[in-house]
Amino acid sequence: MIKPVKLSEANADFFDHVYQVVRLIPKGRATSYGAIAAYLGAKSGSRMVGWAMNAAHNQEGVPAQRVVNRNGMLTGKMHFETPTKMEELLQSDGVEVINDRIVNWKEIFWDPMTELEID
DNA sequence: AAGATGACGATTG
DNA sequence: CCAATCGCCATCT
Repeated sequence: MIKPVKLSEANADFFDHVYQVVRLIPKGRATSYGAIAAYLGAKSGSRMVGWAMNAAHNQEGVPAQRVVNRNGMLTGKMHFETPTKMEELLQSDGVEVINDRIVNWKEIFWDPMTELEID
C-alpha cells in the first residue's frame, strides 16, 4: 500500500523545482542531492531532496537514477523497481558504475548551480 | 508533544 | 579508503 504523501503547498513548490532540475540533467551526466538542494536555496536540506525524490519516484519523466549522493554512490538504488534498476539505467546513459559508485564522478557530476542559471 | 527515521553532507580518526 | 559521529530539517509513529 503506497501512502499518497500529502504535499503542502510549500513543499509542493520545492518538489516542482526538484523535478525540473532532475529533468534537465543531460544524458551521461548526474548530480547530487546536495547540489540540487543548494540550487534551490536549501543547501542544508540535502535530506529534503532525498525525501522529494522519494515522491518523485511516483512521477514520470524524472530520471532519479541521475541523482546520487555527493560521492557519486547509488544510495537510492533500493528504492527503484529493482535494486539493480538504477545501475542499469545509468549504464544505459553511458555512465559506468562499479560497486554502486559512478566511475569518474568528478567529470560526470553535473552541477545545476554551474550548468544552469537562475532567472 | 517527544523520539525515531531518512534516496544527505561534512568532519574526524 | 572505510567507519563512526554530528548537524541538518521535514515526516512518521
